[in-house]
Amino acid sequence: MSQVGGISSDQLKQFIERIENLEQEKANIAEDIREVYAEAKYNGFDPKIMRSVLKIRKMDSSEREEHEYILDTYLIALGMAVEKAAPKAPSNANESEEAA
Amino acid sequence: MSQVGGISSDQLKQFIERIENLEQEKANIAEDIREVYAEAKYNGFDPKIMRSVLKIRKMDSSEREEHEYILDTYLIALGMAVEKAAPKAPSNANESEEAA
Amino acid sequence: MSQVGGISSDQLKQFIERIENLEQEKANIAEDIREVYAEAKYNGFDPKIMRSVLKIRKMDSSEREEHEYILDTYLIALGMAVEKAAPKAPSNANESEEAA
Amino acid sequence: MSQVGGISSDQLKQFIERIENLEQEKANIAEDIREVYAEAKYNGFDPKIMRSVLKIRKMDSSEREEHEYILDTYLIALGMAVEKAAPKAPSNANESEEAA
DNA sequence: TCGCCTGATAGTTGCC
DNA sequence: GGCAACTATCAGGCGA
Repeated sequence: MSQVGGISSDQLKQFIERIENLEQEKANIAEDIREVYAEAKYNGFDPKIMRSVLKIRKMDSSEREEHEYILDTYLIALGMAVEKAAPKAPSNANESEEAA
Repeated sequence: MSQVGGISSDQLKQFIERIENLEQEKANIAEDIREVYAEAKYNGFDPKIMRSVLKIRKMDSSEREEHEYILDTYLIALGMAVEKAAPKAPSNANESEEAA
Repeated sequence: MSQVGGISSDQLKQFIERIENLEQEKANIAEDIREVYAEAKYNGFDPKIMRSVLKIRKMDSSEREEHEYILDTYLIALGMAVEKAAPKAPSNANESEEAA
Repeated sequence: MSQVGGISSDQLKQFIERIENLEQEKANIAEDIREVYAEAKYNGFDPKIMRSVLKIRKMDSSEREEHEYILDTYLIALGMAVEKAAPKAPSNANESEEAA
C-alpha cells in the first residue's frame, strides 16, 4: 500500500530521504569549513581577510574589472575619486603600524 | 554640469544620501531598543526572557498562518487536495515510479 | 622562501585551498539537491510541499526542546522561577509601575 | 493586581510594547530603504554598485586602508599580486596564480 | 574583558 | 527580469 490519495508515498519518501542525506553532508562540510577558519585564525590569519581573498579568487578578472569600473564611475560622479590604496608601494605604506 | 561618465551625479547623490539618512534613522532606533533593554534589565528583568516573550508574541501572529500552511500541506500530502500536487499527470504518477 | 610580508605564504595557501575545495564540495552537493528536487518535480511532486515536509521532519527533532524552552519561559514569566528574573529588586518592582 | 510571582507584569508589558513599537518603526524604515533602491534602479542605477558605494562611504579611510593593506599582503603571499587599478594589463594577471 | 555564538541583515542565486 | 529562497556576513549578547 504505497498509494495515498493518488500519489506514491514510497517514492516521496525516497526523495525526502535523499535530500535529507545530502543536506546532512552539506552541513558536515560547512562544519569542516568553519574548522579550517578556526585553525587558520589560531595560526594568526584574519578570517575576514581570508574571506576577501576567497571572494577575489572566485570572481573572474573580467567580472572584477567590470564591477570596479562601474564603481569608480559612481565614485567619480560623487566626487569621491579615492586614490584606492597606493598599489605601487605597499611595502612601506605603514610599516610602523604594528611592527608585527 | 551634473553628468559624469554618462550618469547624473546629482541624482545619484540624492539616492545615496537618502539611503544614508534612512540607515542612520534605523541605527538610532536600534540604539533606542538597546536602551529599553538596558532599562528593563536595570529594573530587574532578564533581557533573554524578554526576547523570548517578544519572539512568542511575534510568533502568535505568524504562527497561525504557518500552522494553517502546514495543515494544508498535510492535507495535500494525504491527497485531499492532490490537484495542487500533481496537475500534470496524477493518474499515472506511480506508474513511472519504477521507470525513473 | 615562504615568508612574504611577515606571513607564511605556504601556510596561507594551504588554508585557502582547503577552504576552496570544501566550498566546491558543498556547491556540488547543493547541485545534487537541486537535481533531486527537479527529479521529484518531474515525477509530479511539488517542491514547495517537499520543503514543508522537510521542515516538519526537521522540526520534529528540535520541536521538543523548543516547546520545553517556551514552557520554561512562561513559567519564569509567571514568577515560578523568579530568582532568575529579578534577583536585585523584586520587592519594589511594582512601585515604579505607575511611574513609567 | 499587577504582581505575579514577585515581578511587575504591568511594567514588563510596558517594556515589551515599547520594544515592539520600535521594532515596527525599524521595519518601516527598512521598507523605505528598499523603496529608495527600487526607485534608483528604475532610474538606471545598479543597486549592487550603490551598496558598494555606501560601504565605502561608511568605512573611514584609515579602516579602509588597513583592510586593503592586509589584503594586499595576503594576495602577494599567494602570488596573486593583482595590479588593482591596472585595467590595461589583465592578460597575465592570473598566470602567476598557479605558478606559485 | 575577551572570545564564542546565536540571531539579524545583506547579498547571491535559482526559479518563474 | 522580478521574486523568493538560501547563504554568508556581521554585530550584539552571553558566558568563561
